Amino acid sequence: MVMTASLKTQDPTPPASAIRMERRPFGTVAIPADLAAHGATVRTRRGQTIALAFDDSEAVFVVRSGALMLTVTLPHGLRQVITLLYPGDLFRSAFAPVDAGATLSVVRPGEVLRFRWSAFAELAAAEPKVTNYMQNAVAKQNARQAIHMAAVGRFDCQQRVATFLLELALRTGSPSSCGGLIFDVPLGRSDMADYLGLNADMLSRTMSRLRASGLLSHPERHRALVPAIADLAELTPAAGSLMALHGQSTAEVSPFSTV
Amino acid sequence: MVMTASLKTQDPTPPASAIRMERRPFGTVAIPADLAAHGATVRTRRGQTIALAFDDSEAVFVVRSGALMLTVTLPHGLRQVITLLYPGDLFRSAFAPVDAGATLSVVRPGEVLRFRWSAFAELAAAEPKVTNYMQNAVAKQNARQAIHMAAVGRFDCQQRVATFLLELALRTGSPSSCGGLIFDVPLGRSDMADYLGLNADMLSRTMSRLRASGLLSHPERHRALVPAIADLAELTPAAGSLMALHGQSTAEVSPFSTV
DNA sequence: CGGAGCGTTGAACGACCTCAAAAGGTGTGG
DNA sequence: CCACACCTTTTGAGGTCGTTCAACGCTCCG
Repeated sequence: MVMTASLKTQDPTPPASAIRMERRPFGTVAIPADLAAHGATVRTRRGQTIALAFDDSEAVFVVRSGALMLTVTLPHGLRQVITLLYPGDLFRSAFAPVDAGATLSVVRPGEVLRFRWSAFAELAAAEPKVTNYMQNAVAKQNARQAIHMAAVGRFDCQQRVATFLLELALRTGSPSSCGGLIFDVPLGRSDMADYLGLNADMLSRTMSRLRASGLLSHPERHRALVPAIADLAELTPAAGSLMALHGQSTAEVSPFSTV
Repeated sequence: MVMTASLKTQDPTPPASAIRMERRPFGTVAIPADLAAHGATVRTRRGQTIALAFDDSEAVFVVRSGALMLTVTLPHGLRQVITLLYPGDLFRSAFAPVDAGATLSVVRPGEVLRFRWSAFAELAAAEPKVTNYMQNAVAKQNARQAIHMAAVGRFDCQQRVATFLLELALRTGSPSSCGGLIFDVPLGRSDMADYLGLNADMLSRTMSRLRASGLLSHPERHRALVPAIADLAELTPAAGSLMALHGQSTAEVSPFSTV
């Protein structure tokens, strides 16, 4: 496919860990051919900030692989990770409250398709498949965000962590050789804490407790292994909802009949 | 007489011409004529639950007046109000995680336009104005939701309350005769607490404190008067962002140039 | 070897929650 | 119109959980 990186920065020596990471770049997903053909493919590097404006105009991003996060930074050093964007997800820059210090940044390297919003809108008008894809993606992301909102607003520390781990496991996990699910943890402690509305200390303590209980282990840095997913699911009230939302393929967006 | 907002028979003419100076049903907003023509007008009553499915198919709702809330109820009695829908807002039922006990209900009486999703999608395909309206509405709502997420995830009790009050004041407030802004408070204490991720006791205490400080008063039930909006804004780190998002008219959705 | 960044852990404090009871408002039937 | 029951809101006291602050260990890199 289109592998030409349109945004190349000097890439002298990525960390050894990044080189070793030749598994699929954090998931890959089917994206309509029309989209891939018309968008600029951007290769993303860890930690990179993605400009929301693109030649002074609004933009649309479609994650092909890797992961992004949208964060908001308000006065007094208050930072919140609003949402994580995984492969297949679509983000329009107008979704971000730029006046609230919103930034879009890369947490897992991969590829992103970028469009000028005006061009994307035209493409969508001409191609029903693109319209459909966008609207399904936006709907799915909204539904997931609702669960995240409930978790941040109502869950205690352990429930939030369990919810996040379960979500990761369901989304990006693969069966491990020794049973259970193994998956990448795209965020560092600090970002994870900001995503869950906790502070990093408490998060660390909670994960240590989970590790001590045998529910979780870290075979390598930035990876996690959950031996018994059911036991983890016990810890979060959102388990059922997450299974319903993530368990199925990306085809269906709701239990209702779609167009 | 305060409680009985205008539930009288009022012809579904465009509100621009029929603006009453008395208590309009919680704001009214311009909606494309094509939409109003093709949708079913539903009169909403306080407390009513709105079915997300409509003849077994997905639906789209456009709030014409009044206000709705989307809540999620998870096991263990955990309840979170995900978002509030004000006049002009658009909601697609696929945005709601139905497996997470999502329900859409009325918090302020008014009118809602309802469409079958398939019909709405067709209409949007045929009418660029409708597409545009939907995408702007969704973008705006997402941007606002991001701020709310940051508030719930990172603010302390008083900051959350101040944020909510400020948002209400900016959205629906009108200048009071004795200076300051006066506005409806669409939610009861319990719902408000669930919206802010607090418990009702703490919320009540916090509002009492604000009242004691003279920042807030309640001329009548379900209404609030903020004498000095600037003083209230002092209390929330999101003040600037809220002003930027709500202060302007509904025309522009982002600082970028639109189509 | 030394420093920077990140993750972990402990102790003390304080914000928020829980529980319980009183006060205020609303709706119903006499 | 009143009495009553019912619900929501308010307020207080006490306990819990998460935050704060500081120190330590680890890994990676210079």
